[in-house]
Amino acid sequence: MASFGNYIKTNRENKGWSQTEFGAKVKINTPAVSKIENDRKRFPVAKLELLAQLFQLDYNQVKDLYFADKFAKEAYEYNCSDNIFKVAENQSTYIKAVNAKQGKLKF
Amino acid sequence: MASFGNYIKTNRENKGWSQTEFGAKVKINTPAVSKIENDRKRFPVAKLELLAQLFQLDYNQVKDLYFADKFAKEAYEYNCSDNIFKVAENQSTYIKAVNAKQGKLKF
DNA sequence: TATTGTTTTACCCAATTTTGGCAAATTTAT
DNA sequence: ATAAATTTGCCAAAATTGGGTAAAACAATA
Repeated sequence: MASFGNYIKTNRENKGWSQTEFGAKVKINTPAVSKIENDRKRFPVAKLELLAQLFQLDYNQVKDLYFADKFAKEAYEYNCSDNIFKVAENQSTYIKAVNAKQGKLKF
Repeated sequence: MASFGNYIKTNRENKGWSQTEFGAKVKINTPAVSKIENDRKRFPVAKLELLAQLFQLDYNQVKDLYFADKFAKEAYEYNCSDNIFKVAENQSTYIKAVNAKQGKLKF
C-alpha cells in the first residue's frame, strides 16, 4: 500500500475528479489538496468519514490506513526499531485491558 | 508493560528520587512531572536521551516504548481496528523501501 | 506557439492544541 | 499535627494545524 496521500490521489483519479473538484466536495482548496496528495500536509482527521463516503469505501478501513500511515511516518522519522509496532500492539492490549476494567480514559 | 508515564514513575522511584529531584535533573517542574507520570501530558521527546542516561537504560528501547505508548493511545482514542499495527508495519516497510531507493524524506 | 485547465510551490494568517510555570489543594508518611 | 510529596487548576506562551491567496510550473491541445 502506498502513502495515504497517494491513496487519496488514486481514488480521486478513479472518480475522474480534478483536485479542484474533489476539494470542493471536502471543502479544501486546491493547493491544500495537492499538498495532501504529496504527503506534505495531513488530511484533516475530522473529514475522514466524508472521504470514505465520497470514495465509497469502508470508513474504518480508511481510518486504519490513515493512522497506519501516520504512525509509520513518525516511526521512520524518529528511527524507531523494527519491532516498534509489536511493542505498540502490546501497549494497545494493555490500554484496552486497563480501560475495560476501570472505564477511565484520560489522555 | 504499563504506560510511559508509569514507566517513568517506576524508574524514578527505583532511583529513590522525588518528583522534584527528578524534575531538577531533566529541567521539568514538579507539577509537570506529576502530569507526565499520570499521562496527562507527554514527556518531551527531545529529552528522551537524557532520560535514558539518568535511568541507565538503552536509549533506543526507551524511545521505542515512548512511541509505542503514543501510538497505542492514539489508536485507542480513535477506535482503530485491532490490526492497525499490522497495517502500520506494512506501511513502515513500504516507506523504508521508498526512501531506501529515492533517499527523499519529506514529511 | 498560444491557450486553457490542472497541479504545485511559496508564503502568510487564524484557530486550536499543547506546554510551562505558579499557587494552592490534596495526599502520604511520620 | 506537621512536613514532604504529589496533584490539580489556572493562565500565558509556544507549537501545531488548518486554511487561504498569488503565482509558477506542467500538461494537453488548438
